[in-house]
Amino acid sequence: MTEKRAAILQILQESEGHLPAEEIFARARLRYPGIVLATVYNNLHALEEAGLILHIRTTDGPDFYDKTPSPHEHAFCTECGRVLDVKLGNLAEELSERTGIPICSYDLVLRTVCPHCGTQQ
Amino acid sequence: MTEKRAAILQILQESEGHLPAEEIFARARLRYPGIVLATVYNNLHALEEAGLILHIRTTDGPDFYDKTPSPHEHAFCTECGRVLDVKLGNLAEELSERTGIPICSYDLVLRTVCPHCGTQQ
DNA sequence: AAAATTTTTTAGAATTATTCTAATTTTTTT
DNA sequence: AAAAAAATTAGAATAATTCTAAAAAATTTT
Repeated sequence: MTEKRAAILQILQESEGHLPAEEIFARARLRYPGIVLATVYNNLHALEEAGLILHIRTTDGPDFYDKTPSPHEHAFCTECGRVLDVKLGNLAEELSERTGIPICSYDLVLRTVCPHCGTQQ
Repeated sequence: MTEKRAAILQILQESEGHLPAEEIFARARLRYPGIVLATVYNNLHALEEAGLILHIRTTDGPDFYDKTPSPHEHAFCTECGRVLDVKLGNLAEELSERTGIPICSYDLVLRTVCPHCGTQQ
């Protein structure tokens, strides 16, 4: 584990939990002003490969990287952009039954109004 | 409805059902060699707005446009790239119950091995 | 420890998908 | 036909990510 790779992991682990690559890059630059975005992507891929972080793809914006490596879903607050972790278990089998075709994998992008935003109404 | 907008709708309606913008562009160019990609996007947005087609976002590739305008899910074949329509109904309420937070909307990207590819094994 | 090999990092170009802008053309309304 | 609105074009701009090739750093082998 190189110094920069460890730093990128640490940035994520000390974060709220979910950051896009650009934000990780911004935070990494505070410690390594010369670091380049490609290095961030390289290391995020390596960390993902190693099972230390999760790579979350969305349908409407940049990917997020998640410090919690065990599979779970994400709900994006439509008001403030916060990302909430959500437990649903693996739905592949259930989705296979309900659709009638074999579902190998899936991505579920949830949208919510988070408690912080919802209670302010 | 302008001539080009009608042509774009027709391309989609005469297709297998789901096409990415680039493919619609390619087919539109056969009839209108000077047409430009921005015109295709403009018209797809207008047709979507009018409720005549569906705009499908994915987590790992270009968006698709769907000739069937009533909401449904899509399963992408990991072998051949085909897109299958899938009926699941609106899961928002069920997902709200199961997650414990209000789910306003969601995108579900399913991956399958379609019958054509699966039976060849 | 020196040499060789592998991995990482950098810089910047390339790619992909989409949107935006501003000028022009076409269509519709008056 | 004139005026107003909408659509189209060309091309630049943007956003996110990947790729490439060279340089630097780290690791392994001798």
